[in-house]
Amino acid sequence: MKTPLAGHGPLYRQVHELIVARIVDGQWQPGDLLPSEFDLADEFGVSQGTVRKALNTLAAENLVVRHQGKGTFVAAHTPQRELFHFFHIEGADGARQMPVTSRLLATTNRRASRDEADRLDLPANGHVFTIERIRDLGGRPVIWERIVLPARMFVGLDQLDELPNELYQIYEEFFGVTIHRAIEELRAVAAERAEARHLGLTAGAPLLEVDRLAETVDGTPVEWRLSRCDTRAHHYLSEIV
Amino acid sequence: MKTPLAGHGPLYRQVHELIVARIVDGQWQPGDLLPSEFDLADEFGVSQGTVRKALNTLAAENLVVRHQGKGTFVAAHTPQRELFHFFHIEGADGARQMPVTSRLLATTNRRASRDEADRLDLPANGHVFTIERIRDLGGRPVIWERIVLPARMFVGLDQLDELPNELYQIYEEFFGVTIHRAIEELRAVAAERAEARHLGLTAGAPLLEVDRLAETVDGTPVEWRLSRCDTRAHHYLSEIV
DNA sequence: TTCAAAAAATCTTGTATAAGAGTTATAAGA
DNA sequence: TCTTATAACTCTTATACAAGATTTTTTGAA
Repeated sequence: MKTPLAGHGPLYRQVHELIVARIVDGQWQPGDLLPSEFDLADEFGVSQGTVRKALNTLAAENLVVRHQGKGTFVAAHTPQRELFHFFHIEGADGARQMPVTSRLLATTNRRASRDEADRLDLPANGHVFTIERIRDLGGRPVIWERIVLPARMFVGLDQLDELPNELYQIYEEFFGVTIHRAIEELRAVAAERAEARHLGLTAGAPLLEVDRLAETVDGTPVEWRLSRCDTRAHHYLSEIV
Repeated sequence: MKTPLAGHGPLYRQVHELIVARIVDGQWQPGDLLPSEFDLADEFGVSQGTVRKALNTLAAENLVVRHQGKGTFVAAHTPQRELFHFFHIEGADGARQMPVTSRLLATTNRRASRDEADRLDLPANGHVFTIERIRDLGGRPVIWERIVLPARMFVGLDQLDELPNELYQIYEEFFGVTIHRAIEELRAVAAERAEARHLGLTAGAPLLEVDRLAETVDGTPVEWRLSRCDTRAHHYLSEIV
């Protein structure tokens, strides 16, 4: 099936954007095998090298995964990848292999607050699901977090029996929502009484607050996650190259 | 001049490593113009495309900067680049264009503490220069920081009349020390009396501590920078893709 | 004859070469 | 100042081979 390119700019960019569009509009799902370079080149009427350049760019952006001999797959979330890629808290010795478990405190299904609507680009009467839980690292409570999700994109989430520790695979498989990028703002705040109690601290103790907004490929904000972390024995790692 | 490749693995990787080695051992200095793709291909006895792949990888690693029509240059620090790339504190409205200025509190030239020697891989009797200062953002004190540098790599630093706000260009131009990568560990801590006073806070107020170790291309740790930031009106930004 | 294992063939990405055209940047000359 | 020439990267195409994975075919044993 031929799909001649009709856009502007370098061909490899047009191929890149066309592939992104197919991923975004659901024609290719996470984990799907894309056609081979040769087949895509034939379909788009460009050289194999041009397709390869587009695919290599997509791979650099973590939108696809390429395996020699197997093919090119739309990137998909796994719990391991989420922990490795999206979780930046580690122990004092750089340990990132400690068990991360979660204890659910509460869930709600309610109208969004003004802040929530603002952060998630919801209409004023929009609904959200919220999840409040404690994350234990190596068996100890380290993080209190509240996750806010647009209800219309996660229909049925409140009826799931169990929520796993890592949620991004669930968003993807059950709701077709794939997290692609997260912006985090970090601050030091004083612990409030409720979270202090959960984390074994006194009110007023310093906590590292991580305010995350997670987006899909097309930039739609789909998760607001506020985490408050006890950094007595852990820290947030950031690498700048 | 011909320099046939003599290593193992893909040719583009060998070219990459040979170029890195020349940068590390000072044959090519920050800001230097590298030979053209065509000339390098001739020197190493590989195709231009192979050189290109190596250079593109180097560019992706921020070791070189490529300009069409001009050439490929060894990356060099500027104050603007340091602020843009290595400085992650921004205002509540996402502002990163606010003036960043510094007020020097103290400098020392002394024997390294055990922690300092450990962090900077110094011998037990190694000497360090330290710089303690306050950084003002938009005219307000926001960050207290202490910078620890191995004295043997920064001979004469303590005799400079003025230290600019951004130091990495100075490290590079005066001492031949180029910062390539920084690892930062972030924690929330309670303000101690001295830094609280400088930042206009009360002792015990939560501060965001950024513990940075900066390294050169070959992995040598050359700067330990401990910053304590008032995050009432600012935050540390981190993006995950 | 059937089934399982091994070998061969095929597919697909990764590496490499070669060449040409286009675009951008700069310097020199009119 | 404008135009032209030169330098150098960027984009594109084509081709070939290596390496890894999967599928198909062949062979041998039960």
